[in-house]
Amino acid sequence: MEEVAKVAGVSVATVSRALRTPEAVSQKLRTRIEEVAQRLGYAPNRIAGSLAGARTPLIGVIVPSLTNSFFASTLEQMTTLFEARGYQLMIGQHGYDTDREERIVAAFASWNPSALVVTGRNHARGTLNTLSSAACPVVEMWDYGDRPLDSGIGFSNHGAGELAARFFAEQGLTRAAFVGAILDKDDRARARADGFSETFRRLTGTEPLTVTVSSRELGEGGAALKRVLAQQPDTTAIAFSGDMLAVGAMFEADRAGLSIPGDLKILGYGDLDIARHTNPRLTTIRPPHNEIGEAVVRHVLERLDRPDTPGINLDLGVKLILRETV
Amino acid sequence: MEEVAKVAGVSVATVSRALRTPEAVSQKLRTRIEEVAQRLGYAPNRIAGSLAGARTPLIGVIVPSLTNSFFASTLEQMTTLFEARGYQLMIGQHGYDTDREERIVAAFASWNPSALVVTGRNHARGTLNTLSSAACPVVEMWDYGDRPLDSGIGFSNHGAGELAARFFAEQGLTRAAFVGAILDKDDRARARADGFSETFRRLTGTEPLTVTVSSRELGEGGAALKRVLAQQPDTTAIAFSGDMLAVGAMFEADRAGLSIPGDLKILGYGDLDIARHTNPRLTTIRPPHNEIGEAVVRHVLERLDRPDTPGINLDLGVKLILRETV
DNA sequence: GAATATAATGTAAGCGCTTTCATTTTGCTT
DNA sequence: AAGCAAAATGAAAGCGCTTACATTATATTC
Repeated sequence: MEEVAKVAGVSVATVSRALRTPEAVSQKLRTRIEEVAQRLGYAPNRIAGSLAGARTPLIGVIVPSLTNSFFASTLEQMTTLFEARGYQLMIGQHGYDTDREERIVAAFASWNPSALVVTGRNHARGTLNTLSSAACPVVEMWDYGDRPLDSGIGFSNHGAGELAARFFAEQGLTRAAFVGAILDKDDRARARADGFSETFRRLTGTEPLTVTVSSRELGEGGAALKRVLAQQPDTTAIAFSGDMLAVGAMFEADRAGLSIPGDLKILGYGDLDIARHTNPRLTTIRPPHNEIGEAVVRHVLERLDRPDTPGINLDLGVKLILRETV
Repeated sequence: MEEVAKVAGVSVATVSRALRTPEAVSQKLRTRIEEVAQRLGYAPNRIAGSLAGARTPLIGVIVPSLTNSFFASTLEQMTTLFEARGYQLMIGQHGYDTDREERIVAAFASWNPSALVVTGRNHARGTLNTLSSAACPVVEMWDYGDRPLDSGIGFSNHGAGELAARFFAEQGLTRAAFVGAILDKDDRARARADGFSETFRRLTGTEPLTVTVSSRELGEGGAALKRVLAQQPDTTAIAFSGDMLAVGAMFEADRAGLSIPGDLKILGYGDLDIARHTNPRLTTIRPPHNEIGEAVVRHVLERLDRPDTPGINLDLGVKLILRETV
């Protein structure tokens, strides 16, 4: 920057202004400086800029997994939206490990970002500390509950489970099962499972079978179907905590000669693209993943533009997408 | 840090050393300083640290898309591996837009990261400039070719296309088609398409049909199948540039009453989890996605540990996974 | 115990910007 | 043309650390 200033015959302060706040510099100098910077291939050092300016154009976002397509799409959307406003996403991934989350949050906070976005409401002590003493907006996404740390934008997973159970109950289905993946680690899947069981029991007076599998992938869905049928042969409906599991079960049902929805009804969760294309098409519960990304960006931007904006707590709800498997 | 120093009764330099290079400080002071820092909840400011130290623990990685499961899994793997060594990934996503890539690369470079990892070999002029003047290792991943900018780790997509064509030709299949998504933007898919067409023509003397669809999603696979059959009704084999397209086509074939592989042979690309579970199971070409992530991390770490390590250019190759659709 | 080597600590100079405040220039008014 | 407000520019003080170098304490040798 010093060099640009020298060549352009101005002070570094003016160069900084010309680049940072062009409207504060005369037209003539602005163009001259820009031209020189261009010619010299000057690239500002953002680290120095951030140290001096006490703010970075960074937004830390922490998700459990990058390969989970919900988070991936939320992330992709947020990246694009924030980028348009000059912010850059700093993405972290902890694999459902709260200790790892704690370390990542601490690391992110030390870059003092413009905002911090984390997934879920359940965090380690240290994470809570770091987050609540962070000098920036903090939003907890993908979950709804009372009293967010600062802002919360998501939906009730427990509610999604209830919806599934109520739907089954209304159809007069009494022999049901819930299949969930890594319920011990994924709090959201756990909440859906609990919501389902509690509601189904309350509404039908019968206890649903719950089976847990070790991953969200297709193969486990097929395996789960076998286990459900082994443990409760007269099962007529299964709710899955993920569409991929449901699709895996459909493939398995196909192999086993079971007809869907005739012999067995299947309800997914996620409304992945594939749900619209299976034979028959998969009935599923749709979480508001696009809405979450948008709402997070909108809220963070608002907070950044007008720092006195208060935090919010949003429940974006889920939708039942009726197709052909129930 | 000043406060920690005051409370511990030492200079800030000592505090810095105690935290950064503990072995350079006496046992007694080290524990005292650590204890004070802990008690005061001191969190170092990484921005200041990086400015002073002239290097950041950041590794910039730029991919076309976060929702593409190959990149997502490479990214997830790299995150974990680098994290273990104290590096943090800075992830960028440009949606196959070279101008956007250029901006992101410039933005990333201005944080002067420890390394920069980009996807592919085809970049805008400005990207090339920034990358070649970057003061850190640069690796181009997911593609193979001669003369990488610095290091290259990937495989030949053209070769993957050739493999598919050769496989079809060996089976005596002469009426074939290639279905690719966004061939105008995705250079890797384009290379596979070209590799397929050239090789198929050379080997069988007949021109394969090529159809382009607008996304990598299932629905487009089904649509593509209809188009192929409309344009070339006697088609006996189709190679897809992605497994999801192939699965979409299988669903459509099912609806149309076509038997696979009897009436039509289908070859995917990607070896996604789903390929192992369809009925029949999908024959596909497997890119070395895990190997890429590992190799990139290993190489970058090596370069960082021993700065005189030269760049490399690795072709990790693809594998044909024989299953039941061809 | 003096002399010397070695380890531990402190001092202070930046790292490359941004921003406040002071100064100069410009554009209007009368 | 003088006078003033407003706009444009420059000087300089940091931002919170790291690290080269100087200094002091400690260990080792004879």
